[in-house]
Amino acid sequence: MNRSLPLIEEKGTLIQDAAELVSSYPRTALTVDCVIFGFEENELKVLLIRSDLQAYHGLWTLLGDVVHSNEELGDAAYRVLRERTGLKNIFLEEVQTFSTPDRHPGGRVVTAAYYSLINIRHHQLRRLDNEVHWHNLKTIQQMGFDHKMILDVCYQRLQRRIQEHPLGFNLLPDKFSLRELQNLYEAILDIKLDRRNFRKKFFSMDFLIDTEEYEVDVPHRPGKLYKFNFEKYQKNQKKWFGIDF
Amino acid sequence: MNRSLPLIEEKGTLIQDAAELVSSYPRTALTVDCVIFGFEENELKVLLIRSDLQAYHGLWTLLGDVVHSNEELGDAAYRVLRERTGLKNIFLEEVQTFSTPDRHPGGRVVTAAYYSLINIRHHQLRRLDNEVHWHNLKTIQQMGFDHKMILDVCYQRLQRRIQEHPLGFNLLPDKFSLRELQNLYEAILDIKLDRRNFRKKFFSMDFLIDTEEYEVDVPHRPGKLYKFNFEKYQKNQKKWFGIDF
DNA sequence: AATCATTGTGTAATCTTTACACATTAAAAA
DNA sequence: TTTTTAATGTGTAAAGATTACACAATGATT
Repeated sequence: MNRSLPLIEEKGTLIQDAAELVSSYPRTALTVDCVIFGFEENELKVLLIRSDLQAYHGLWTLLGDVVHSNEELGDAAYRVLRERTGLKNIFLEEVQTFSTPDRHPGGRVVTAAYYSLINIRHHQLRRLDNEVHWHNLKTIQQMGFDHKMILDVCYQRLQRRIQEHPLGFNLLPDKFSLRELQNLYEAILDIKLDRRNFRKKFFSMDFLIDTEEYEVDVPHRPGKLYKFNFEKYQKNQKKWFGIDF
Repeated sequence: MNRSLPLIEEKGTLIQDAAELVSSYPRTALTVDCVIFGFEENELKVLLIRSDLQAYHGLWTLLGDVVHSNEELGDAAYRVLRERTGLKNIFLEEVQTFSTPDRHPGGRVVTAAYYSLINIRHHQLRRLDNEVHWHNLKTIQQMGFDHKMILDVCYQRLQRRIQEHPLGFNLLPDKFSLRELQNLYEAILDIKLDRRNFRKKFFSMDFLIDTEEYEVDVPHRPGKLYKFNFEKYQKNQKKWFGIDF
């Protein structure tokens, strides 16, 4: 960061003291908001909380918090996730900032949006959180603040990412059938996929571990259950998916 | 944004006044930093300024500024670009935030990183900016603050983006030969490309306008000059590159 | 025992990507 | 003026990836 133009005035009074410089900067309220995705009953779901602001009475909003003065934004987002879902080590990606000056009725609040993918069955709502619920993504209309826009942008990011990286496994139970996997991809991408080609593709990636177990309590021929080979994925991700990640 | 857990204490004193709520948030110094890429002499270059902080005396840093209280982060980044290069309507993309608590020696400063692609010939350095220079990306070693990391992350983003979107044209003059275009891609991706396949690919995309003109002052057979069909790209980008952008 | 719903499987056609060589052109040198 | 040089401009065959598509096998239900 360097100060704005014009520089010439600064030349005479070159600020030697970094602390003095920083203390002269305008200060902004800074938050993170998390789009927490889950998958259940063949529907992509999002965890939302009822707004605690009168201005948005009754509207649902993303889970978020102010950023503490000694933590990174990503850590703040992890903290929100941990506090709200009890889960650790979950997939989390920063998407972008939202900073229109009037986006919060109480004044200037800049937020950084993250999305995460969790296994909805591992998540236990805390008793205190009776204002927190899962919502079917497709039925969400209006939200508080600019959160519908944040949700839309994060969902688009997920749609793009999942076509290049096998992120979907984060949303599934430990063991899953290929039909469940396909249902997940069809729900996220909102398209129909060819069953045979879908299976061929995932088998050829070689990330699936055959558990030798089968579905139970299904009213038809049960499918085989697989696990996702996270270790192999982490080792091979460069080979499969390019430079970073 | 909703307040952090535990919620139960808040229940009793439910904050009705959004302004009062926001005024209770911690406040952070917020900046933007721009990785401004240019292309000249077959090298990918970055516009840098000498740090004005004693702590980083002599080190080069990205161009940035504090975010004003009434502007969006993207607008702040555009403002930096406009002030530093005199250019408008240039490609700019937010990459991610950088917020380690000690990244600035003067105290907590959170920054959002952007990268932009400009035609280096259109850019006129202002007379006052004698501390601003273009640097060959490959030779940049050390930088002030965490700017080397920001630069690396933005460069990786560019490398990925340019494989899916024809962003490279933003770096080239209005009229260019296919050899220049290929040199640009080879410089950005840091790989060698097959000349025939490269040409085939770009012709098949159908974004090139044949100007019927040829290079001059080259010590060999001159190549044809083309323009990029920005309008056609903007109309067809969904068809070619998927959902958003 | 018959029916139902879903699983599991292979191949041919199309499209995309890659590898690769030689004639043409204008400038520069002889 | 001729020769040399250094690049441009062009096509095809092979390999790989993607798509379209149908039927037998299985276990649960009736």
